[in-house]
Amino acid sequence: MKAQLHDLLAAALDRVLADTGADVRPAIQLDATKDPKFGDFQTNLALQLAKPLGQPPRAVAEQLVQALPGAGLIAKVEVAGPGFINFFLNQSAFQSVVTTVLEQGAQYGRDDSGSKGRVLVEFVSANPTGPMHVGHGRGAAYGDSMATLLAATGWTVWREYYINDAGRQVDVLTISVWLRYLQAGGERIDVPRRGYPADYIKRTADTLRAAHGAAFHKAAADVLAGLPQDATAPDGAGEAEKDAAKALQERYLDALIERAKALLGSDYATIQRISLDDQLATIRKTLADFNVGFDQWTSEKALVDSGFVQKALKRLAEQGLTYEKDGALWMKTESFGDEKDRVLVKADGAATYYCNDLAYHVDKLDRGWTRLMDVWGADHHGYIARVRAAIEALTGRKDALDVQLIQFVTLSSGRMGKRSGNFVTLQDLIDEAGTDATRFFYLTRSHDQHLEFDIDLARSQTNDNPVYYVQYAHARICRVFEQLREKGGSWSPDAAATTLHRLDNEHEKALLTLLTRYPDLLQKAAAGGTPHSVVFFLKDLAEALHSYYNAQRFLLDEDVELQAARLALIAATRQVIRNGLALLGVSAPEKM
RNA sequence: GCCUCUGUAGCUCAGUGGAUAGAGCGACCGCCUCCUAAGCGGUAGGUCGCAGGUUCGAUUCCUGCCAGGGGCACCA
Repeated sequence: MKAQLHDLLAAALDRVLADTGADVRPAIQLDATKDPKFGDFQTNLALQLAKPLGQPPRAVAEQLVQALPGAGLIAKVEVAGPGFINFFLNQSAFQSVVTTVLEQGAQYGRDDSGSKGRVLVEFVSANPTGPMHVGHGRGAAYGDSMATLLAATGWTVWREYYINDAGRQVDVLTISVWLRYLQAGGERIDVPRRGYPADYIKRTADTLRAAHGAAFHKAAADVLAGLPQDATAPDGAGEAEKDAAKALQERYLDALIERAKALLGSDYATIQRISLDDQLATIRKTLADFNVGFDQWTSEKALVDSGFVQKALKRLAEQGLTYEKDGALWMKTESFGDEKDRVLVKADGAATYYCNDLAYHVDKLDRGWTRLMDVWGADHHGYIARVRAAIEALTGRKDALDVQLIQFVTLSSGRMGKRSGNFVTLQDLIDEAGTDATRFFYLTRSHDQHLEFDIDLARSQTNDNPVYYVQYAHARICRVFEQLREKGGSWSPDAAATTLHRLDNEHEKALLTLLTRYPDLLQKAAAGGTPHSVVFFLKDLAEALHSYYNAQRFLLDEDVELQAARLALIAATRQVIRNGLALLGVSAPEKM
């Protein structure tokens, strides 16, 4: 519809330019109007042309209108305000969208061709050292909906979770679980201050005991023999003192890890594997409850063990992009736009997280994914340049990486204000508020906006909760059709197709307009990485439906033709609500 | 100091190079003998952080400033 109008306007522009001999060619901007009194579409073309043509904008507008080719699409054209041209289209152009929606059903607005390209969306990738928190939830909701949106707009999509099961954090997890296990076995031994103290570690320790009994038991005295005390900073300590204490605590933790490895031998790996598996099982359950699925879970450890990381390092070295300094191996990321060079292998011989991650990104490209969308927390912002640098160095495809940063989530609770102190897991949130409300709520804000998550609002099972507003519109439509059946009435889309000219009041017009905009909305949301615009669209659509519902009746025994037309309209509306909610991973219940 | 996100109604937030800047919540007034009132209609509420610049036109783009979040590791 818009493309058709665009062509007509372009023809008019050609004629006016030919008549005046002007040597300009402004891009045509044709926009949907905000207010119906300005018609359906507007253009500012005359305002742009006024200066180069040396004529008042309204005069230019009149010329353009005169030059417009005749077409059945346009009902009326007006020159308005300072020189806008407003187009009023024939209603039939809008009415026909109902037929289109009903014919295409779940496909309406979608492009499942997969022909735009291959994109791998990596998201969540929460460390397997504890349960997912509310921040991860936002990334999960965003990443999953973005992947769905991309798949619905012509992309071939792969969803991936990168498991950070290598590195020191895994040892910290292992030691934390083991010490809890020893505590449960009656040993008097404290969890180190820089370890993971939370209750979920205790549960993992219980899992360990359930599987292996007392097999890993050691006496506290043997564990601690010869180790220093876990340091503390005194009350009122300055920054320097705190930092010093922190460093000592880290060293104590390292010493404990070494001791555990020495005492346990091959059992250490068993404890580690069980600890990781247990944490990962918790994460998988939460994601399943959250209606988020992945095509692949990639293990960092497996990537290292396969030798792929070493191969990547070798490739970098061969290109002369690495060097040694202070006992560490560095990469020349600065020459690729990073602010400084980065360490790949630490002086102690361990690879950095960056080193493995670099290899992982190359692996993703090697597997044939030409676009990599990474969904990260905003705190990783400084990390983008070095990953991009590595990708450019090893593949030359510096534009392949598309990072979406998700701003932070703060929790609040109604009028109680912030509760920053509490650790609230995503699982808690889902259990209390439900998946639909939680996912919807996460996506009611632009991802580059800080999100204040009002727990009480998401939890409220009644009026205030925005997800119900949309779901209720869907349920109401379902109920109308149920009533129709109860009354013994019938309705079919085919028969309704010839009645659509009866849709002419303002409520119907508003719904028709929204339905026509849906496909374009999906394209924009996918291209701009803005799934929240789908949420706002659905709220608008639900609002139009509720308003219509209160103003008009749909079951009209006295006017069969009008009834058929209205039922067709709300059936199409129901379809688009369903399609939109599906993109967000939210259900469309038939009853509430 | 540098990088980055943000500043819009009492609160939480949409939005746009255009005509009178919107929604939800909160406040106030109405609407169920009738398809679900988890709804609808209406009223009140704004120097779009501040100051310059570009433009026919700036809340939107540019620059500077002010304020807040996040980041600037041989952590992950």
